Amino acid sequence: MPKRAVTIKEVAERAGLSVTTVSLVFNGKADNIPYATRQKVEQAAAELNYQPNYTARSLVTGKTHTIGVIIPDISNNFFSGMVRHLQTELNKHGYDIILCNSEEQMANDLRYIRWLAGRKVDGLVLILSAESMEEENREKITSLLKETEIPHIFVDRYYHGDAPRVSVDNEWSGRQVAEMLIAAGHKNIGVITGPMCLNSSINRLKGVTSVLSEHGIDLPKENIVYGKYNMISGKEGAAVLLKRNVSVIFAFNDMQAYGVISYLKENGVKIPEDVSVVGFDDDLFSTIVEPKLTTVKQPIMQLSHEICDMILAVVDGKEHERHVKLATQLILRDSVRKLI
Amino acid sequence: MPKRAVTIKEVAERAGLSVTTVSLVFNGKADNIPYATRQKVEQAAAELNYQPNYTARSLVTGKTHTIGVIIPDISNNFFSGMVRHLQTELNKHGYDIILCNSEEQMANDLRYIRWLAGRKVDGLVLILSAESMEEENREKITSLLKETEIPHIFVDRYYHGDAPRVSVDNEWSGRQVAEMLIAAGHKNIGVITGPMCLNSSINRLKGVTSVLSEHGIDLPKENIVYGKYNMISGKEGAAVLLKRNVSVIFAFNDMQAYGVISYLKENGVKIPEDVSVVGFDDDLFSTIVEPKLTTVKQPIMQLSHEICDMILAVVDGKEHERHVKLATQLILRDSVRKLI
DNA sequence: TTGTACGCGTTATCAC
DNA sequence: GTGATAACGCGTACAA
Repeated sequence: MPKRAVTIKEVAERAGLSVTTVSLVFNGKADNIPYATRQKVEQAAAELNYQPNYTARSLVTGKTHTIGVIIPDISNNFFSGMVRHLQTELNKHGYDIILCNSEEQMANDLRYIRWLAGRKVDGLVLILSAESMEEENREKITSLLKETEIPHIFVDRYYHGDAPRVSVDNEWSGRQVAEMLIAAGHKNIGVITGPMCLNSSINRLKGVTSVLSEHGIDLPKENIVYGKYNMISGKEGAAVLLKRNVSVIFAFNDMQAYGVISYLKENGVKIPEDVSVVGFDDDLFSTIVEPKLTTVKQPIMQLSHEICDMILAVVDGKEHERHVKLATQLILRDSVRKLI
Repeated sequence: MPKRAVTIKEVAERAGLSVTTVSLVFNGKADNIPYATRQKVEQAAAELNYQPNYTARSLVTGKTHTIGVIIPDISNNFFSGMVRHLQTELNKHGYDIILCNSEEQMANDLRYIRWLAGRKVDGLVLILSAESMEEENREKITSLLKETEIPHIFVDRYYHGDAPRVSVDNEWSGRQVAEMLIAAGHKNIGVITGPMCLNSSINRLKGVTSVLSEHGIDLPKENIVYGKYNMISGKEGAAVLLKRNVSVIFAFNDMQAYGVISYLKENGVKIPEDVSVVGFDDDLFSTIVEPKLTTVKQPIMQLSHEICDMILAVVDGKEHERHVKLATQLILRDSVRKLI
């Protein structure tokens, strides 16, 4: 904090008015104040270069106009893209964000929730660690959230229940991919999931299996590799699935898909001639990798927009949809071979 | 803000003590307070689930323990990696960060600096837009900074002068690349720069030209393409340099390099057989792209560490190095051909 | 239309 | 060792 900030009192003195009047002008409640007076205030403020002290203001209004954002890791492209647009949108509404990276650890989630409660943030946007999303840990998180009483919404990852949330329609997305694959003649399909405590993995898988069974196609357990959302997992999954002679590998995120591609190339497997690959996210690099990756595009801007709307509604105690589920877009590129 | 927060007053009543005593205990100034009393306080606080109100505390202490971070765009991997570690480090010291994306626009830089001044952040970490770094705009930024009196440091991009800053040794890095290239027998070298108002571009180029002239090698003006740090620029640069028959293209960041690679492949130019490529940053994808990209690794964790140290020193008014310049690391992979 | 007085939750100063 | 009391800067009834 600068040592000597200009206070509203000084502005008032300079303008030859009371603090009340000046305050009213600054808060847009100057309907009953003559134009001349208002101008005096503006001028005095400009001359002194007055900046209202938000800390003091927050203390009396009880609002900090700050949203806490807890995410696993901002260096993940999906999260950083989201945070970027969210920050810009929230700023338009006069809010700013305090960013916290949990590094996928529940201990950090808990720590940051408490921390942000002390910071008196008006609301919380939560993408908690996979660890926190495990059913056995649910109680720890929800009870803390209830205790702190901070309005909050879940994004992308959520618990079953009524809590407000914004996500993508993962089951539908899984269905889209499966249908495209079947239409292309694929029957022996391999899947690499993310952590199965995340609804993204659960529902993408559900979508895939539904469609397959609707078409009378079997998805043997051995064709499902349970992994994590990273490259290593993609490589490991590819190693397993290659032995299963699958004609296509559906990785549940693009990082995994890159791992798959690397592994296949290293082992002389041609894509898509020998094995096809599908990803999820539509990361920037998916247009650069060879072959260009067929994947599912997450509507990041729209997500950010919905998150912004919802958290503000929750903070203001307004009516709002409790569960927003957004459509994704299947992006057809060059990594899937048509067998028929 | 939760409607009814537990105040220190209630804790004091519960413990049968004065507010002063309770406050002393919470602030670690309880040297002269008997253990029994301290325990009473702790217990009362625990029972009531007391959380100190930072807003109120800030008002009287004049410190918010918050650092404002202004960057062009968090969805850029270099910035997001930096912010991630910076946030984690600062948190260890009891600070949090307010994140602002300027979207590479000076108007936003100015707006956010004012904004954060009102938020009374203790310090500012600045990676300003390229626009703000242009010499003609320098005055606008620096005068505002002086006016607000917020302690601040520049990161990666800076003005000439005394202001505290953390960056990488770009000239030295440029030299490393040029020497490696010459050792590999390259003589007709093409370069794609970033915005020439950024020291990163200026100094990388300076490093390259120095080494070349030391070796009596010419770098014709036509072999230098002035671009931006993105993929499009890489493609455009590649188109130009291809006509110059260069044996290698040194792109000043990895995104450009990806653009170069795309363009070359699209035009049937083999890498590195026909043309070699070098990047800068060591983005994650550089190990996945084909061929694997030879590039210069930015020491992101170390950068974050230095930024953390410096901003805290500046905030506390402590002695510190004014200009920290970190070494980079040349990562040799598969995109450069040895001609000799 | 404008001014007075009080409270927001804390910490800091000075008595006791 | 502990406890009143006064700030910190601002918003807002209430009074004038």
